[in-house]
Amino acid sequence: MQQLKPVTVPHSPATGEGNLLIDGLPRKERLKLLALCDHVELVPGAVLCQVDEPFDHVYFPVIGCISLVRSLDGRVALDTELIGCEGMLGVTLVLGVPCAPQRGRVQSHGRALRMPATQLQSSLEDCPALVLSLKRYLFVVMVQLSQNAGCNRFHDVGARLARGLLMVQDRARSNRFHLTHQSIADMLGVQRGAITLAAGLLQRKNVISYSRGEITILDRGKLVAASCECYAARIGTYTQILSQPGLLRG
Amino acid sequence: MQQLKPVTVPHSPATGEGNLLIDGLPRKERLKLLALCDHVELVPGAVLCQVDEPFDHVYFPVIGCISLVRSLDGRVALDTELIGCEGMLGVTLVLGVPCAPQRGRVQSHGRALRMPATQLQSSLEDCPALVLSLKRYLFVVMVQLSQNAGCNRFHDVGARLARGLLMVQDRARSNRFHLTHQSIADMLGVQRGAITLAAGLLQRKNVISYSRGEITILDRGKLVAASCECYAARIGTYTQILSQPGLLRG
DNA sequence: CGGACTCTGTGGGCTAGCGCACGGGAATGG
DNA sequence: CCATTCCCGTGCGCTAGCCCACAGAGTCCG
Repeated sequence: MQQLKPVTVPHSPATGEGNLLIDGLPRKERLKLLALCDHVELVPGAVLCQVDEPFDHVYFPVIGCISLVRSLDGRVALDTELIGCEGMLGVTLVLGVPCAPQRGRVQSHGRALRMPATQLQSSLEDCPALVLSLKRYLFVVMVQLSQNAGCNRFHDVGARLARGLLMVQDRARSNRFHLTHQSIADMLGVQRGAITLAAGLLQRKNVISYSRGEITILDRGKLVAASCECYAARIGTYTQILSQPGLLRG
Repeated sequence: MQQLKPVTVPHSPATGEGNLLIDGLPRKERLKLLALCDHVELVPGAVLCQVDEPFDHVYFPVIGCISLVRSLDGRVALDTELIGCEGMLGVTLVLGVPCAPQRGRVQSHGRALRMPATQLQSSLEDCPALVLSLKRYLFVVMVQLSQNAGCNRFHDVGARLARGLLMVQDRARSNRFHLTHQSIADMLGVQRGAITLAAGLLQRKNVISYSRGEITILDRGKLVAASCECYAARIGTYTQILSQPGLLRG
């Protein structure tokens, strides 16, 4: 588990903190939680939780993203979920299990609100709106885990690359971010060479451009067209579950 | 959604009903829930819930199993989770979302306790032990979803076939069960021909035998040896989370 | 007893992606 | 300024598994 540098951030009460789970809470609960948080910088490669070990902190990303990594046979690995400003690392604490189901690793540089896990656990007892939000988010995560499983099985590298780039872009909140071919390959569970090939194709079509890990999305529309249905499906799931309280029951 | 025939079953208070989630409850809650259940036969192919549609019933399998199926592009499909006597179909109701995250389809013949979804929802409010169990089980499901994703990505058909057979055998509670090459192929998301090949190999080694869908496990030890680490990992997750209350907090 | 259907065996062409290895250019740091 | 490290391009042999098609054998039913 890595130490992350605290950062100071200008408070902006009008636009919110930048994490949707936090910003969606009623004012009273939100302020209570924020008092327990500090801001930290997300440094790519930093490991924030280890599988089967208790969380020491939970993280609400604002910019950038964290991957949940499943490793097999001690060697190969695969990202099963990408956590950004729409979610959090440590949501499974709402299930009462203190241990992390997977390794959590910072994928793309940014910033997050951090809270000690014990504080979150006690907050769950007197923040009903928080519990409600986390449960909804957990449902979304479950849907996406299985969506991801299918995508990894059936869709080719090109389409999955496009989907991955879109997902990182959304969470970076910028059309420019840092991500090497190797880290994308680890995300998708493929060879680095396969990414070089597929990314080169996108570059030649002027969809993206990159140099030494600095990726710029030039034409988001084309990227969506190149991606598999899974990207659109993910967006659909978010909007359906997280923004229609009528569908849900506490 | 299919109509399943009710069946009558000799009540056996000593050994329990046969579903671990139910049997693990304190007597009072258990009896209360059982009063809301009836027994139904699980008929292979029956669809018990549709993605994005509300559950009408939840199912606690006793014998046999139910698959959670993720279909993509309207054509191909993949099983992401296998539900047997260790779990239930509809556990996501504990998250307050009434809709099913995936299609639920009976995979192997058997029997289940069935309860109307609305009854479960109201039971959650005054059965704390039930909520605790379901949350733990949900955690296990999440771990396995990601384990499965990795397995489908990296392990070859032979190993996954062996894992799948072991999982079905455990839930069938018998070393003999019905499962055609085609349905195994759908489970693993591969071609039928690939299963015929891999299963033929196992048959020639006297690990299994089968004829027209009737599969018999001859040598469970060899089957475990042929399977990938994922089978052992699954068992490990179950025992770790579901049988060590000390690890957990409500 | 014959027809329809289901399940399994087989085979052959084909392609995506693996595994590995090498080289070159860009940054970084002493 | 040089050495090292990181990142990207490329190439090539290889294999697993896809896709499609057909045939035989068991089963069920009229």
